[in-house]
Parts: sequence; C-alpha cells; structure tokens
Amino acid sequence: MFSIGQVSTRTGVKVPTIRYYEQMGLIAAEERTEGNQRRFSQDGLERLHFIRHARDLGLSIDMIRHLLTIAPSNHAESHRIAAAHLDEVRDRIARLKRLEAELVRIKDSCDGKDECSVLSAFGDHTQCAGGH
Amino acid sequence: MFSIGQVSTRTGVKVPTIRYYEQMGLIAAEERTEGNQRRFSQDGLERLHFIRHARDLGLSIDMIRHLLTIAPSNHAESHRIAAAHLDEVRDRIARLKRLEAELVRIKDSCDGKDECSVLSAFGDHTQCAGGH
DNA sequence: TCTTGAACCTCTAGGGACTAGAGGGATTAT
DNA sequence: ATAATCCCTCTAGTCCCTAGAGGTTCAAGA
Repeated sequence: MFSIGQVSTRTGVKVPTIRYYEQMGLIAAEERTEGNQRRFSQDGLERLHFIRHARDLGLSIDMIRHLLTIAPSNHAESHRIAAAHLDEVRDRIARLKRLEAELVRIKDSCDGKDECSVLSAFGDHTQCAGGH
Repeated sequence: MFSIGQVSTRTGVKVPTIRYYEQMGLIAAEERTEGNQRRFSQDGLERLHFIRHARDLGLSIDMIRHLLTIAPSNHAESHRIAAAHLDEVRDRIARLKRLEAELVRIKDSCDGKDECSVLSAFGDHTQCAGGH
C-alpha cells in the first residue's frame, strides 16, 4: 500500500492533483488508515498512471472518465475516442505550424534593423495563411 | 464611431470578450453615448484587431498588455517577445508531434481487430518517445 | 517511550481567458 | 408609438488545476 506522496513520486502526479482527481471521480483510495490518510494499492497506482498518460496526450477529464467507466467493455468506443482525439491533435499541429510561419515572418521582418515593425506585423492580417 | 456590436462583427471578437478586454485594461471605449453605450473609434478598432491577432498567435493577455504599453517605444523588447514566443510554439509543435505518433500507435494497435487494447496502450509508457 | 519534523488531512479561494445568464435600459426602424 | 434589437452591469460558471490556512497523523531517531 502506498501513501499519496509515494503515489505522487511514482506517477509524477502532484499530491493536490491526485486529490482533485479523486474529487472528480477518476480514482478512489482503496483504504484509509485509522488516522484518515489515503492508502493506494498497485491497481490504484496503475490507474493513476493511465490517467497521467491520457492527460499528457491531451484527453479531457471527461474523456478519461468515459474511457475508464464505459470503454473497458467496449473497444469500439475506446477506438472511436482515440481516433477522434488524433484528428484534433492533427488539426492543432496544422494550426501551430501556420502560427510558427507567421512568427518567423514577424521576427524576420525586424531582424538586424535599427527600426522594426513587430507591432504592425502583429496587427497585419493580410499575410496570414489561414483565415481567422 | 462604432457600437460594440459593429466592432465585434468587424474584428471577430465577441461582444462579451470585448468587455472583458476592457476590464483587463487592454482597450477602452473612447466615448459613451448619453445612454452609457460604448462608442469606438477607428483606432480602437485597430487596437482590437491587433489584440485578436496576437491572441490567435497564442500570446497571453499579459504579454499583449506588455506589448501595448511598453513595446511601442522599444523595438528590441517587442522583438524579444516575438522570438521567445516562437521558441514556445516550436516546442509545442514538437510535443504535439510526439503525441500524434503515439496516438497513431494506439489506434493502429487495435485497427481491424475484434479485440483491442486502447486502454492498455494508454497506460503503457514504455513506448513514449519523450519522457514525461 | 517520547519527541520532532515531515507528510498528511479538509476546506476555501485563486488563476487564465473567457462564456452564459439575469434583469433591465437604449436605440433604431417602421 | 411601439416593437425589435441592441446594449448595459453584475454575478456565476467553465476547465484543470494550484496555493494557502489551520490542524492531525505518521515514522524515525534519541
């Protein structure tokens, strides 16, 4: 059995965040000591690992709850969630790349000059690749 | 002079968001009508365009306030902000790409099978490219 | 066994960037 | 004049935590 601090160091999830996840219904400490401190089993630790990983991958708490409660018995649904999220991520990458290109343009427009136009570049939409 | 609604349609910034920006000290309506409604000048409109663009580019409200107050007279500072932000964006792109690769792995690991392992894939860190 | 100090507990509030709703007043077009 | 639309302020909610206050429990050393 692990204390919340041990779980925290093993999973990399901060202590208050673990308590927050409990509050949100993602996890629950299997036991409490006489003095009301949480004790987690190996299973609880792995569940938290899963949550951590899924959060790193950008899934929302709701999505994760969904995966944890509905999906274990339903691969099609799990698959759908993963695929939908992949689409989202690809979209975000595309948008960030446009953003990168524009920042380069803004930065370069003023490199090596005494006078630059970062401000007007920020205000100028005409060269934007994508429409806002 | 433009009403808040006209400014909203021209800039694409929603009405409550414009009021929020005012509250945050990014903009201020130049005038008010007898009946206390905001009226914006062309300048105000352009300032909001700038803010909209900078927000699209991912700059925080604080950064934008900084740009609007300190930077106009200080190109070096503006340049620094743009360059620092570019670094951030590149970092985000790199992380998202790792994420994308992993989502593909997770999805493919279960494509076309009757039984899949999305859940265990989410829980499995061993194949992560980057360390969490 | 006692004591110290680290770790734990609950509860409330804050943060960032909005968004939504209530309850009302102003403006504009017919 | 009246209806429709727009606008006002204020409060509270969203998401995912993070920080702090004020107090209790645990583990290890003397």
